[in-house]
Order: sequence, then C-alpha cells, then structure tokens
Amino acid sequence: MSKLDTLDFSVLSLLQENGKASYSDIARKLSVSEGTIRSRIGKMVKDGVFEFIIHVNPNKVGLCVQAIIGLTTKLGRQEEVAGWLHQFPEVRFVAAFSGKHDLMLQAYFSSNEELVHFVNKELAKLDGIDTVDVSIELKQYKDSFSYAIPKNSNNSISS
Amino acid sequence: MSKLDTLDFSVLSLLQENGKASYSDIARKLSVSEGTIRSRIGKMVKDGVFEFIIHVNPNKVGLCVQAIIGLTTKLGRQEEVAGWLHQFPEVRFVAAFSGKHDLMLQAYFSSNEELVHFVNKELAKLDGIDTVDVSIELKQYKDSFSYAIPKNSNNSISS
DNA sequence: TTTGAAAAATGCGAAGC
DNA sequence: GCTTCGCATTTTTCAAA
Repeated sequence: MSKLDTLDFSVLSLLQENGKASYSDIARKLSVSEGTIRSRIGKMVKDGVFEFIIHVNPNKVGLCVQAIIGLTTKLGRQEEVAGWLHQFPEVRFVAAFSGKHDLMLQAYFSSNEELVHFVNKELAKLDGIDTVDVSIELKQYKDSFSYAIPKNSNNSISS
Repeated sequence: MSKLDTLDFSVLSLLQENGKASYSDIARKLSVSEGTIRSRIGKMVKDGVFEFIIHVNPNKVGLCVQAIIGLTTKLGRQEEVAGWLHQFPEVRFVAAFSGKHDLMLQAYFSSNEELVHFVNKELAKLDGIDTVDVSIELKQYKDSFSYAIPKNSNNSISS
C-alpha cells in the first residue's frame, strides 16, 4: 500500500468528473499510455482507494422517505447495535460518533409507515438502545460524491 | 418520464453489484440484446434515475476527519444558509430536516484543525445560524450505495 | 512501471422487424 | 421497443525497454 502520486490524483479527479471515462480518454488527457492508466486504476481499486459504483436517486425508485436517526446505546453495547443495524438494507450509513449520539445512521424508506415500523418494531427489539432521535429529510440541497481531495496530503493511511 | 419496469430494476440490481459491468455482460445475464441494455441505461441516466460515479474512500486520500453537523437557523433563513453551505467542497451532503436540527450536513476534513476552522471561522460568518452541533465520526460501520430498491413501487415520481 | 502492438471484446449507429 | 449487423473504439494480454 503505497502513497498516491500526482498522476493518481489526476486520474481520480477526471473520474470524479465522469465515472464512465475510458482508460483511453484519461490517457489522452494526461498524455500517458492507456496501459499506465489501467494499471494505476487497477492498483487503486485493489487498494480500496475508490470503487466504480452507480448512485441511484432514491426518489426515482420510490424511496421517498429519508431519515437520519441518532441513537444512544447502553454502555458497552455500541458495536453490537451497530452490527445489527448494518444488516438492514434500508440502512445506508452507520457510524459511531462523538457528540450527542453514540451512533448515527441514514436510512431510506418507501413510506412513512415503513419508517415507523423500522423505529417502533425493529429498533425496539434491541435492548442495547437507550434513546432514538429521528430526523426526517424535508429537502435535499447537496449530495455530492466529488468531494475535494487534498492533493498534498500524506496518503499512506489505511482505511 | 415513465415508470421503470422489471427489466430496468434488474439492470439496476446488476449495476449495484458491479458499477463497471458492460452492456454485453448485463445483456447476457438478462437474456436480452446488448442494444436493449444500452437504450435502457441511456434512458435511465437521462431521466436522472442513476449515474455512474466513483466512490473515493476519504481515509485513503487524507480526509481523516469526518463530521455530521446539525444546525438550527433563524426563521426564514434556512435556504440562504443551505445555499451557502452548498458551496464548500468539504461539505458532501446538506439537507433540511424535521427534528432537532433544521439543517444537517456531512463534511470531510483532512485534520481537526480544518474542522475547527470550518466551524469557528466559516460557519461563524453566517449570522443566519443559531446553534451548531458537531458530531465527529469515530468508527464507520456501513457506507453502502446498494440500498434496497422496492421492485413493486410506483416509479412515476420525479426527483 | 511504462510502453507498444496484436487479438479479443465491447460500444455505437442504423436499419428492419 | 427490441434485435441484428457492420464498423469504430476500447480493453486485454504480453513482450520488451
């Protein structure tokens, strides 16, 4: 697992603009051979630097209710609760946090009923949970995946 | 803008497994022609159902500090604040919510100093903001983009 | 590691069903 | 709207610098 160099960052930048850019395209823009781009991308993907994915617009597939849920958990049971939450397909994101809530999660539902069911039936099953704070998304302003990449950073950091 | 049918959902499902699957691959797996897959994908992308992107692992590019920040805003100034936040490359996600915070945002920084600067200098400039609640991510358990797609939903919904 | 060239596979546009 | 059919482009492999 080595550091990323300038070329790697240029590749990332072009791929952030267009996730479907071809190796050849990128190679032409960066004035290197297609094989170089392919090997750089292959290495980065293998090392977990990035992955090729599709981002589905939840609203377009009927997931109209989006929520961020903050939890406090009983001492020593956070991992257990997080592991349980991990398994729900409705749950897109779970992490432990400092601050008011031990755990926060982001989840998508197709209706308010499903959200209520998730909170009152599924979460209620877990007695490691102390409190639940549900925030329902009213209007989205930004949901970007092309965040700023610090080009001068030390990138020998692992996941 | 028409509904998605079973074939569209199957395509989405395969692309969620592998964002780099070729038209031909998908066509073979679903027993239709490559041209059909190509036109379905083209239509869905045009309609904003999904997009091809790369997902960069923030930790691998030096963005080691991840935060969720909850804000309360002065009455009537939420849009203005959200619009301002939108412009920061550090800010990945912003949305208005019901619940304790009017706005919540997710942001990535390369150091605690940068987070502190963002909160104390940048956010402080906005007098539309009343309160700020910063939660720092300690451990991530899930960050998925292959969320469950309800196959039986009514999908004439727009963004 | 990067490059170049040949072979295989994929993507693309157009025509016909 | 789906398929087939050429042709352009891309991807893949591999040998060599």
